[in-house]
Amino acid sequence: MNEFDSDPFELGSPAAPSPATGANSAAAVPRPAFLDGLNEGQRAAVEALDGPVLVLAGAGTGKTRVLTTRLAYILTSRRAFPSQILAVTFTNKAAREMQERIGTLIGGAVEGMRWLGTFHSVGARILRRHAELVGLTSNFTILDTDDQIRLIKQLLAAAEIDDKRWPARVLAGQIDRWKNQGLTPDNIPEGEAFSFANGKGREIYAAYQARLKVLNAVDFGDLLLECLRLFQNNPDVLTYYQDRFKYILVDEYQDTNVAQYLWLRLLAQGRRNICCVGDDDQSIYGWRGAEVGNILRFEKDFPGAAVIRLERNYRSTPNILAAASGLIAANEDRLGKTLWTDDQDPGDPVAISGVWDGVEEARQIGEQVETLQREGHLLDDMAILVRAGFQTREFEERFLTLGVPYRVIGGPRFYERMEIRDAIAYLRVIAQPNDDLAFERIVNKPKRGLGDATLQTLHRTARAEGISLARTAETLIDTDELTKRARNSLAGLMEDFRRWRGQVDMMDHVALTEMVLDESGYTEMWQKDRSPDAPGRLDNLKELVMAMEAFENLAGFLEHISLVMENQQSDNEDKINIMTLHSAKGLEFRTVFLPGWEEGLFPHQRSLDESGNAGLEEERRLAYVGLTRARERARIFFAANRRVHNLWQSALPSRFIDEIPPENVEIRTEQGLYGGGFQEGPSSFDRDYGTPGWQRMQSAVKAGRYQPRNNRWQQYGHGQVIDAQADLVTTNDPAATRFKVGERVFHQKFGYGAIMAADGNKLDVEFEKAGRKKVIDKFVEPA
DNA sequence: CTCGGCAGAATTTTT
DNA sequence: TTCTGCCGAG
Repeated sequence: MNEFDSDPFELGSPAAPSPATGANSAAAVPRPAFLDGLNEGQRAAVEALDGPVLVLAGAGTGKTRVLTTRLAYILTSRRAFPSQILAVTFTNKAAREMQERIGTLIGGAVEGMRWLGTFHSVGARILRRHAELVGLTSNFTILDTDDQIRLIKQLLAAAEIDDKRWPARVLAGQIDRWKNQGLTPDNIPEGEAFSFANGKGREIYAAYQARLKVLNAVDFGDLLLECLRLFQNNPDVLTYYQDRFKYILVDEYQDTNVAQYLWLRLLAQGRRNICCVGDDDQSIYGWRGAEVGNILRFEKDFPGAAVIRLERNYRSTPNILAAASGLIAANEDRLGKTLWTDDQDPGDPVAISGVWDGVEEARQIGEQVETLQREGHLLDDMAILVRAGFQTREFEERFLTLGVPYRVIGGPRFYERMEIRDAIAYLRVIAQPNDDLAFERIVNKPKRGLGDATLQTLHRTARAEGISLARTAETLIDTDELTKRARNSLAGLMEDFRRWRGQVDMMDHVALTEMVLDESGYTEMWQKDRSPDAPGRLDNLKELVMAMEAFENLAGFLEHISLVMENQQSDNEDKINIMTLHSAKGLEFRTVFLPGWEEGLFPHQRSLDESGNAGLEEERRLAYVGLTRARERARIFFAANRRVHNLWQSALPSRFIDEIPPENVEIRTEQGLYGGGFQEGPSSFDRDYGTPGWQRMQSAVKAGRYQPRNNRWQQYGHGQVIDAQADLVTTNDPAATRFKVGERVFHQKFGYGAIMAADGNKLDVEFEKAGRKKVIDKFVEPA
């Protein structure tokens, strides 16, 4: 068989227990203590070791505990070596956590769990071992989004496609989606193939794949897709892994995409000991290709599968649980679970506050945070969960002025910062001279007089010769193709790289990196830079160097950064957490603030536009995830007005607010806010914004004719539907005068014109001189 | 080749 | 409002 079969680390460390050879020897092992304290469902999920198992685990029902306990149980009952268990998660954090918790259960770290990781890291691991079989070598590079886009941009240019009309990032996204669905260029559905650049999408995709092979590189999607191809074309390899993985465990199964699903199904067909844990109500990554369908068809793919429901919630108060359950019940497309709790104290109702604008929202939340803090709560126990990244700003500003320490989780990632990527590009070129994308990135950083012209020549020659840019550079140094200046500069750079490469085995990679950053002039470039963010960038570079110390060598470090694009900020200070709802999945807090529950923002307009009802349901699941993060207190806010990119938008309260059962809710909006006479509110506010959303809800609640679900626009309508929609419309200022179609207006830049159409604050104006333009009403005045 | 100015776009979620 | 990317001038 192949060489991979005789891998020395195949069968775990010598200290590992020998696996049981027969069913009876498992019984001989004493029942481990960690099985005590599990409830009935949990125990069933842990002990059902033979055959396929699907665990439907609601929020807060001990999902992770089941998964880790099951894994620990497999190990201590000696059914498998650590190296014979495949355990996949979506995030590195989840993988790490599982690793740690197993260690705690078993007592001491587990050696040899090398198949515990994210789908992507496991895929990469497999792919590296068999790289030649898919046309790569084992030191292939893993490209990130930025590299992908730049590569695609080049291909678009080569194909003479206008990347203004057909942006590279769009195609990159499309290719990603194709890969998530397990689609190679030759089996893209006809319709989709033509959706980009009049049918060139498929061609570019194919060219992109070809280019990746030349670069000896893969992108994220390939880590799974190429793995699939490997398995399909090499039955012996597949059989090997099917045989090896005695047990397969999958976390967050509801988030798997088609490619991951196929991958799992292939691997599980051998031993059929696959256990998937998930919650269809927490499926929030549909936009990224996740297929809730995977969870629904599990029983079909694995006939005789045990399906275990975990419905007992250990996290939230009855009020919060009821609120969340009531909300999610509005979704039609779900397996359906009923969470329950033994807790006798109903806890605080979910507080709902309406505020004037985003600033006020931040002010109130800040106040409540301080109050809780005075009552003895830790900031660490509180979180603000927002729908979209830009919402964090308002809170950061507020906490900054209040002097309340906060941390933003998620946000721009360390390894995605420009200076870090540049530094890494240097290292990549050292590790792999043929890494064209990295080479291109740093060839003129710092400025070396190697600009566009030089690069074009390099590219042209490289393509003609079929070799990499770096090798082309070496040849061109000895010709007259380039200007003397460029030639000298390039020669110097290549010489530098040669020297650095010679040091790889001689010196430690941390010192090497410092040397490279220094000798290349990269550090100096930032030192000379006068822009305000330059010092921060230098700090980041230092941090990078420090981070490298945790790795054995350069290759190990490079692998890490391509697969672990997360921020792991470790600080022990007591801080309030600010993050998006997506990144809050899996976490819990005593108190959760949920701002921005407004139509358009949450549910997000784009979700509705792009995915219709499915999009709405996913947004609702997101709301459900948000609520169920709270242990003791959940507080929802919505603002009547919000400034987004310097435009004022007004909005209705989110429909999700209406969907929470009124008996679990407490309305906290001050009297008068919507009644009239709000000090800053323009007069139109009362008339236009006072009525539909808020009062509809309030009166509905009061009158007891509360009916969540289904199209309430009509239900409470009485012709208000139109009013309500007018409210959704954006205005740059709530007080702004609205224009009428046909009205003559004047614009500073375009001159006089007539309004042809009006859509909220957006006007379609036929200007006498400038022609027809779309303008914001703020910029025109009545003529 | 570099720099500066200008126009236009962008704002969801991420392995 | 801020960032990016393009274009033209030096």
